[in-house]
Amino acid sequence: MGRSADVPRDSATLDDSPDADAGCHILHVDMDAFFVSVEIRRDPTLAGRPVVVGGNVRGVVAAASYEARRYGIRSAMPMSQAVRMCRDLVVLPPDRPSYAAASGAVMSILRDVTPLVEPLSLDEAFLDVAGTVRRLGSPAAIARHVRARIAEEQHLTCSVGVARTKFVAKLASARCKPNGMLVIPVARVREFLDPLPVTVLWGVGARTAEQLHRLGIRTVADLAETPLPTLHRAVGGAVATHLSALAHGIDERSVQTGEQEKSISADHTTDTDLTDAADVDRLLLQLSEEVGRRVRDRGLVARTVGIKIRFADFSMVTRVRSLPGWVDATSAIHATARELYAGLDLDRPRIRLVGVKCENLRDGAAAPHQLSLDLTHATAGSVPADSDVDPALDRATDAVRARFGAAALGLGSLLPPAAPPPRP
DNA sequence: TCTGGGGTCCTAGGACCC
DNA sequence: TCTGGGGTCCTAGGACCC
Repeated sequence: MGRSADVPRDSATLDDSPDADAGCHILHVDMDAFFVSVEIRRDPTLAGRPVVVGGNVRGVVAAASYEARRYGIRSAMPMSQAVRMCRDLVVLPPDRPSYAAASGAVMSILRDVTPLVEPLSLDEAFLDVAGTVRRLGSPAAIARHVRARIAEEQHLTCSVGVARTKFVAKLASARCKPNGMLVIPVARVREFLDPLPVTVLWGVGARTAEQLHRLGIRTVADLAETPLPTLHRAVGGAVATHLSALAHGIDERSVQTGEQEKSISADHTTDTDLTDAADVDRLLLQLSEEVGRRVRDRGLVARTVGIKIRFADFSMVTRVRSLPGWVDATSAIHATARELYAGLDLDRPRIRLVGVKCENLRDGAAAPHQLSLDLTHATAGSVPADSDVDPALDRATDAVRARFGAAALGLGSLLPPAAPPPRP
């Protein structure tokens, strides 16, 4: 990849002793500039150039190559700003299916090492290797093994943090990027954490950082010395307890495999603001199709449907409704979504984002009673069985989309409505 | 500078039941 | 006539993460 000159260290610990990784059974594997790296693997002529993957006119940067980062370009930066910062920037549209496929290949390598893999997103995962040490060697050796296999088989680089706890492993991987490895020995956790700014802690975003700075808390050491009641008043109970524990190096969370998702949603920011209710409704239908298909793909049903509307001034409203029965049909999701939208009773709105969400999910096989069509108002206890029409229609559209891609039907619904039939 | 899309979790208030 | 406390569910909004 010609990147070796940038790599500060391929393997390092805070400690030179051979058993520095004793007890460090958590690995955090984090792919380097993942979306961009997948694009460069597909088109090697992009290597060494400033490249970002990101959305459309009103999009933000989803991933930036290290060359692009030299210009100050970062993830989540508005695309318009990124383009201004680097005239030669290569901007690629996101190709989620490719990233998902690459992610699946990487996760399968990780699962070869241990079944205790917890993916956090497409490009990172925790591993618990406590039970793997006898087979593959010390945690540091396992980390080297993982990095080598991903490099050889997937031609992608990653960074690995090795520690006793999840959050320290995650901080470690962040501090050896790109293409590095860092072990934090158990006895030296506090020494590693103390000088770090509080903003690196999981759960400290812009707002919480502001509250902490107001108290004069800037480093993890400052945080560790702050009495819990003081913290509680500043940031609320749950966050205070969580942060105080982390600052002391305590994190009891174990690696969780196979968690079922709690919600499935889709939203879309339009290139120009929507002002016409019919346009909003077409988008609600498209998003309902998308969400419904993903709910059905997983064999789930939902009891709660919600919408999200973001206005031109960036203010946002959400509405959810819990239904008397379980749904997975596009028609039922859309009917609920459009009623929630109508209930907002907006006067001449300017809308930039529309979202649809299903939550309260459960296994469809365990929930025989499903609502469909416009029966979402039926009272509990008189829930009708599936109509014959909806499942057949959904199966047909799901099949077309599976074969020809999501755009085959989804975008069609955003086109102007078809002309009415010539005769009644 | 002008702010994506996918999620998780927390808080707070109100309804409702016992 | 006025007033309990606990538990659960629902809803809206917001912080946060990648």
